[in-house]
Amino acid sequence: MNMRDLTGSQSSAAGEARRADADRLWSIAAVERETGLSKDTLRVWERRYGFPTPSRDAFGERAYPLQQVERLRVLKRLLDAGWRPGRLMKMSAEEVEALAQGGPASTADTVTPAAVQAEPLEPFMDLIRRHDSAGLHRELGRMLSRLGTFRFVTDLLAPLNVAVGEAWMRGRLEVFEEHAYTEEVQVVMRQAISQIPVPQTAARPSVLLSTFPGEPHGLGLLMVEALFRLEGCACVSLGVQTPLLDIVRASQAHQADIVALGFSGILGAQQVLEGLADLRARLPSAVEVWAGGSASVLARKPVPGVLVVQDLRGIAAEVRRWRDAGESDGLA
Amino acid sequence: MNMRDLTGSQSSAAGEARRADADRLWSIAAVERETGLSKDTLRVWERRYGFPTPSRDAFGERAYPLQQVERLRVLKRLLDAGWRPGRLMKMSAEEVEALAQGGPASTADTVTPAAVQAEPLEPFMDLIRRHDSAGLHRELGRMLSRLGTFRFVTDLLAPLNVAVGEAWMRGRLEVFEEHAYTEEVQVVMRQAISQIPVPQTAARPSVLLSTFPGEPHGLGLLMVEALFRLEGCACVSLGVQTPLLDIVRASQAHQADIVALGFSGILGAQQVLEGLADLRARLPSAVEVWAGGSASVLARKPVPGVLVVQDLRGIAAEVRRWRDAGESDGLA
DNA sequence: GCCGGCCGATTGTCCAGGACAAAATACCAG
DNA sequence: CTGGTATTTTGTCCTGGACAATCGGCCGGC
Repeated sequence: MNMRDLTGSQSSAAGEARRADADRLWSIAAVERETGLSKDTLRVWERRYGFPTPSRDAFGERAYPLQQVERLRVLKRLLDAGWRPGRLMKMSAEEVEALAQGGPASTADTVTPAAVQAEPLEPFMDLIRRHDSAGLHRELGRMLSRLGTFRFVTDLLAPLNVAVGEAWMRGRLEVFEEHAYTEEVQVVMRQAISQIPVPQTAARPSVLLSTFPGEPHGLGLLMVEALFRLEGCACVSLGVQTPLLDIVRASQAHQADIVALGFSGILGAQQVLEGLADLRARLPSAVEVWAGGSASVLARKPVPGVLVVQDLRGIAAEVRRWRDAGESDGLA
Repeated sequence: MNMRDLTGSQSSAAGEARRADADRLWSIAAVERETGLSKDTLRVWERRYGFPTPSRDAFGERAYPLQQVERLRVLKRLLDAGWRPGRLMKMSAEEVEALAQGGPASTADTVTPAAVQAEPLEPFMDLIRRHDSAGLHRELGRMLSRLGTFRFVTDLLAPLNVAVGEAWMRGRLEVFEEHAYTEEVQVVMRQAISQIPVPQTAARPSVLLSTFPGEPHGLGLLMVEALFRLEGCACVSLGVQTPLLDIVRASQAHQADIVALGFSGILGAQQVLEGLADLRARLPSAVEVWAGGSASVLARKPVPGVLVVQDLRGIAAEVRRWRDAGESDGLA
């Protein structure tokens, strides 16, 4: 690339253009979008901990410098990794930086899942880190062919998703790297699903898939859809973030036997439990509600009338259970 | 379906269970998620217009009955269709209902796009309304084969998306129906993209695709990706809702020549313009920023240094322009 | 007659500072 | 150690005020 004059068609001096780059200030709404921290949280942190310390614009509104936005991004990540703000705010910038670089996951439960490392993950993590989208696509496609859809999902993608999530929490992966990874996996998963022969008309059970508002993670949904289809179920996915009332209506419109929800751990515990209870109450009891994903609340607090599917491998058995129960009996 | 006892394992009387269904109250956060109206807006409406009128729970916090949540959903839709709250709030419930059912799009510009109705859309709208996902999938696949990817995107999907959006605004389509439609189109589009032969290594220009935070509509992105690939460009998509700073980093990591953003009209005018200007300032000027989609701001207010691609058909020409310019020259 | 700029009304977002529920942690008895 | 209770931490919700951004209508010039 040649070095063109950085000056845009607006500003006259190159110096100005460079200033505009770094010195541009962020509104509180922009910081909320960029960091995922709510406006309320940003304001209360300022009051309580003395950070962040935005300047004010001509109208008295908060104006955050880039440096603080980036620090807030780091803090948000550490928060998601199990740290608490009070502790982090007392630390020096260096200590936080050290944590951000590679510290352990605080008090978080770093569960090493079973002894069986199903498939080696490092080659894939490498491709992600090297931004080799094409290579990642190729290798995922190869593994799909080699393992078959079922084992591809259960033995490769499931642990790989965990590894990617953990790498992000440890600062080993950028947000955009995780986005690119998700996109590539999605492509391969859709291909895998399209290769599964469609069942006869009116196959049962018919499954409706989605996530709650605020839950943007749709990979799990695709993986589950594949497994359902492998069992010969009829699937309709609404994609991600469907309002509760619309999930109810969709389940009527599509005459769903099962409504399957995915949870990644982004949503708060109360939000998950209340949402599931609410959905449960609004659906006829003949329609089953299944919930799965990496959200730890699901394991801790069972919701009456909602089936929690901890292990992807358990789906086949549960579908069999549903069919044995005579196609219409609710959960015990 | 047999009529099982509605009683869950929690409540003891059937009557209670039925009450729990309809009488369950919604917190302000839940209403925000369900309707898309911000907490601030909900509170200020209550203050100004006397609607909604939530009761209070034991802690003095707002508790919205289902009926008001549903009315708020209708109001939000009418708002998106171009109505203003002050006018709507003065109307009786019946008048609003009449509008919601099938009124015209207020003062909104119902642009009948050109005279050429590229492909008949009604068959597809029918399939959507009848919740025939399988049929929709089949017919879309058929049209893809018949028209080829380019015409499928430009002549069918583009107008169909507009029609679906308009049908939603007029209350002819539910949110979940639009979700199901989007999902089905996505499947077909991914299939279409996977059929385009991948160019040689290091094809130029290399294009990075995404949307801003708050912009969840990803169909346009897929359509644009297909057109870029047809032109032999190297594409990397980050999916939807990537933070600004991550778009910048991704463009470095992937050595993007062009960053392409999609806008559906959900984001506010200022958010779009400021975001584009910001991104522009943070990217080296050798990297071009392209913006497209149905957001009307793009047409009204040009952002210096950002190429607005109004028509999908214009992409090919712009790629040619880029190549002719010697692979590295910025926008004039 | 139609387009473009100005002005007043409308409307969403921002602010302050207080309160408190929910979650996490510390403490303590068995 | 284990399980339950007290205490701290932390995010969300509250009120009521202010004002920037946007919209609609008005007017004047081409």
